[in-house]
Amino acid sequence: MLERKVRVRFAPSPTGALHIGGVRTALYNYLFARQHGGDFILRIEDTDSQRFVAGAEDYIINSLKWCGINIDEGVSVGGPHAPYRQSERKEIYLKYAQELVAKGWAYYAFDTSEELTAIRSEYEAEGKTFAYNYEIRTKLKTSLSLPANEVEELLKSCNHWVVRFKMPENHEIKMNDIVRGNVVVNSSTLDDKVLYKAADLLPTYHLANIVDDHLMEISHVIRGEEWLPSLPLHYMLYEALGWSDSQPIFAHLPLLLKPDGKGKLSKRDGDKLGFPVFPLFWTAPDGETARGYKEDGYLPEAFINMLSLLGWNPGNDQEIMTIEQMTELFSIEKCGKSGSRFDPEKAKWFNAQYIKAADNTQLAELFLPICSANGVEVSLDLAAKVIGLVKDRASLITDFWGLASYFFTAPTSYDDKAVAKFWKNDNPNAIKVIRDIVNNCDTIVAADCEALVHGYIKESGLGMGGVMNSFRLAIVGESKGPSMFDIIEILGKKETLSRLDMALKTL
RNA sequence: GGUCCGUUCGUCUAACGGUUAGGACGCAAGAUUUUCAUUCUUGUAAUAGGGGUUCGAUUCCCCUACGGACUACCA
Repeated sequence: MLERKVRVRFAPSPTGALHIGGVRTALYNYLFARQHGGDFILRIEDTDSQRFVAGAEDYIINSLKWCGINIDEGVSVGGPHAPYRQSERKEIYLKYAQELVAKGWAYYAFDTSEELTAIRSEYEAEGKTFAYNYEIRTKLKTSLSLPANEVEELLKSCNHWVVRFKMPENHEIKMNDIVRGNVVVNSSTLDDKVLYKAADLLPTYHLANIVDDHLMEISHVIRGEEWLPSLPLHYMLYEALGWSDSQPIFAHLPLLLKPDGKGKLSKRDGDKLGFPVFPLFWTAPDGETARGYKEDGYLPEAFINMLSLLGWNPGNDQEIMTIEQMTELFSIEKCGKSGSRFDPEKAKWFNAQYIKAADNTQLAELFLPICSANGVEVSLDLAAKVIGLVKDRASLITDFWGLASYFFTAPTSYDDKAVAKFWKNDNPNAIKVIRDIVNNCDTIVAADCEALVHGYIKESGLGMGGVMNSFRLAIVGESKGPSMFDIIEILGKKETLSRLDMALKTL
């Protein structure tokens, strides 16, 4: 048991974009697999034909790829247990459902959904809660209440029969979870879940999940806390199928909560919260769209780093970690038990740290498309130089344009407040002198130019702040940005003179 | 309503039953700076409440409160 090879799976259902909670679950599974030299498997749980959304599977795969979460086995890469899409495994499940019925662990039920909702509302009207369980299963149309020949008949004639698990009465189900510890539930509080439905010849999540985890030799199930209430059923299914000995070890992760504190983060939150909940931009089949971290200007490494710390931490004060370091330090035992509220501000801070540390040319590659979108074609070399000067001011890749557009296009207007504050007294005259200094240079070299200009300002007795800010105003259009001399070195003599002339003329 | 899970600064979190309850984000102040940032320094702020157990509880147990998940022929 201890020697079992680590095999974990991420098993989303393709009902839409993958939100950041799902990405975190995938990440933890991935880190755990890497750390133990195990396999990370992607299985698509598409047993609900009603909720299937076209494009969702590709979206999931692309998202994992962007995040640097590599799939060892599963949908999109294949493997020894193919297929990994449950809809393509549909013929596997029926025999297990039948086996459970034969062993007395399950039974056939013939109620229609309409009949059941009717009974439910009857119960509700009386203030009671309806549960399909040991008390009621012999009173409804099931293979437990009907004579054998009638059951045979119904199985042939009725196309909507289902197999339900026969949850035993008053049985203490003792479970163990790496995050939660020991949990005990009395089976009488549980209901008889549907395991298989004849209507579409597909199993429900519970059966498919247990069968596939068994067949795919999954060693650890790391999933969200929303599954904890069905863990007793899953334990019982392993027992009923005779697989308890090879049952995976479970870990239920706390949920990611909305920043406003109301409930768990969900796909439907889209970007209504003011920040993306999806890794990539998403376009639903109906045309609805939602923002993504990538398009909002996040670096995948920062995104993953930020997510990793929501519900886990290495136990020391280290916050900035590569995925390799996370792999080394990760442990499920150190995962918290309570839900984490996502903080968009801290996410930005992480990204700013990664931008500062990133290679200028790599950042420039991400910046070029943004320049094009703004109608400016820039060389990679120039973009990299500019980014080198402004990246300390950026939190997102998308900040670069606002921070650096003046390198590519001359200002068309000047910031009023800055004009009022600096473009007065002798400063405009000083700009004329600076213009001459620039004009006398063959090419602009930042350090040389700085020596000349600073020399002049000191000599003239004018204030450094006033002159330099007037200079900045003329070149940039407002009062912000890196060293003036670095800016004009990149701009070049001709452009610098033209901007000075323009400012002298218009201001 | 029922079942289960949880609760340390506003947020993410650390703390063999013994710490001035630590770090980070945010916020505030200061330093540096030609501007805006960056950077650095400092400050701000927490053990939900009540009972136990113990020489001693953030830590163990119980109750209450609050929060969350689940309660489908969805996953």
